[in-house]
This record gives sequence, structure tokens and C-alpha cells, in this order.
Amino acid sequence: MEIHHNMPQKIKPTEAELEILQVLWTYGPSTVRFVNEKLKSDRNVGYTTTLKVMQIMFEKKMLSRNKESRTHIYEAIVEEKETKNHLIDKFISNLFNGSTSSMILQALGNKKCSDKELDEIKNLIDQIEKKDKNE
Amino acid sequence: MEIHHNMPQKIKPTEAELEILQVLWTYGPSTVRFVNEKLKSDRNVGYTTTLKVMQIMFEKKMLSRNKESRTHIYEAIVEEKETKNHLIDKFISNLFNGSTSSMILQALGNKKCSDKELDEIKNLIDQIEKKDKNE
DNA sequence: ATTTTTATACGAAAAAAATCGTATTTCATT
DNA sequence: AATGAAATACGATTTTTTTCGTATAAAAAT
Repeated sequence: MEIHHNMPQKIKPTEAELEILQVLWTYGPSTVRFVNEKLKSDRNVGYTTTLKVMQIMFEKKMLSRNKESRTHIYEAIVEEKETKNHLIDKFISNLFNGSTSSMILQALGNKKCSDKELDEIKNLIDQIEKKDKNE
Repeated sequence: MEIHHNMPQKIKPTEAELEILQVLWTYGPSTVRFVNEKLKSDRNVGYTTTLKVMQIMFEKKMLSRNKESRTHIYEAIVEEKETKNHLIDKFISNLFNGSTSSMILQALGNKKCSDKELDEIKNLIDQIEKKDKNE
């Protein structure tokens, strides 16, 4: 008997797909036109290009859609948190031999965080440590 | 007048290239055969495939090489730290709207770190905070 | 009702990346 | 010197991803 570890299928969005997911996660269900507008603020991309990618994502079941009169409204099916977790994991295992802490050390050494952000992180660490002790 | 921010050229290794860089960063200058062996412990990949990619990386000046009798010894030219920093940045800006802390929060919430690792991170944060105050 | 605008569908081309087969070179072994 | 083993070079194919043109449909504006 096999236990199916609820393997959430291969989450492997391409670059273009990830951009689109970002828009949908940020702004919620949207039309192709809207998504395309958002993308265009970063780079040059044609309407039909975005349309095509979103259609493919729909086929892949990364997005759902429903018709609002003539227009399709697309929505991300893949979970933001889950997907990002998965991508972080992959990133860490690819680049940092799986060590979360060394990734974090590098990220912190690198970029600026506000004091408030740093405190948030410290608090989270404290919580985790506390929790670990109680188990 | 434009200030050229010492833009370190586009560092944009492909997946396959990144795998190879990882091996070279970890083990130092290596032959194609050695790299290929390492890659094969993860996935199936032919010798000439690895060779080809490394030759391309050489042309792109991501790797240098020198002949040891018949065999080429390849070495990563692109800096490990710099490259990883760049990739982290891109990752954070793609997925977390540029917020390092929210990426870290997610990473921490997600994966397990040892107490020691958590302490390391806390120490680093303290250092950063101290440094910030003195500036 | 006709025209214009705005969508979608579809196919296909272009671009990027990964893979591998085969020929050739070079050294080591006999 | 001849054979075999191990490496590179090279070209080509395959696969994946991105891009967009054109046809068609549907609603809005005239």
C-alpha cells in the first residue's frame, strides 16, 4: 500500500508564467488585458503573447477562468504560499546545498532591511525557538 | 551624464549552467568527466551534453579552462558570492516584491533550521543593527 | 444595421535551452 | 607502429519557452 504524500504535483512555472502569477496573486482575479498592462510596466510584451501564456496556464490547470460576458476572468489556482515555498526550497537546495540558514545569511548580508523588518525576523526566530523547546 | 553603476553584466545562467557552476564552486576546478559524474548523481545526463554546456559557458566567459595534457580543466570565472547575491535579488524582487524580510519570514516559517543556525542568524541581525546605529 | 472596438482561438514561427551522435584528436598500452 | 581508450569538436536535433500574426466572434457605438 502506498501512501500518497499529497504530492502537490510539479509546480514549475516558467519565467513568464511566474510573472503572471505574481499579478494574479497581487491583484486577484483579472482579465488578460489587465495582466498585460501590468506586465508592460516592466517590459515590452504583446497582448496576444500574454493571452497565449494564460491560455496555456489554464490548460495546465494553473489558472481557472470564467466568462464575464465576452471577457474571461482568470484566477490563480496554484496557491501563492505553497508555490513560493516550493520555489524557495528549490532555490535553497540548488544554490545553498539545502541550507536555509546560509541562504538567509547571504540575503541579510546583502540587502538592506529596515530595523522594523529585522525585529520581525528576530521575533519570528524567538517564536520558533520557543516552540522547538516545547516539543 | 550617466553614472554607470558598475553593472556587472547580465549574470543569467540557465538551469543546466547553474548546476555546473554549483559543482565547480563546491569542488573547485574540475574536468568535464568529474562534473558529469556529479551531475549524474542527481539526474541522467550524457557526457557530451555536459561537455557541450561547459564549452558554451567557456565561450560566454563564465568558465575558464586550461589544458592538462589532453584534458581540459574548467574553472568558474563568475564569482560564487556575487552570482548568488544577484540571483537572490532577482528571486526576491520577482516573488516578494523586493522585500527581503518577507522572503526570510517565509523561508523560516517553512523550513527547519537547527538552533545553532537560528542563533547565527540572530547574531548577524544584531550585528547589522549595531552597525546601522553607528552610521 | 453597419461599423468599430475588444475579445478569444489557433497556428505557427522564433528564440532559447538541452541533448546527443559522430568524427577527430591525443595520449597510453601493447 | 598499431590498437584502444578517453578527450574534444562540431553539427544537428529535440524540447521548451516565448512571441505574435491572423481569423473569428461578440459586444458597443454610431
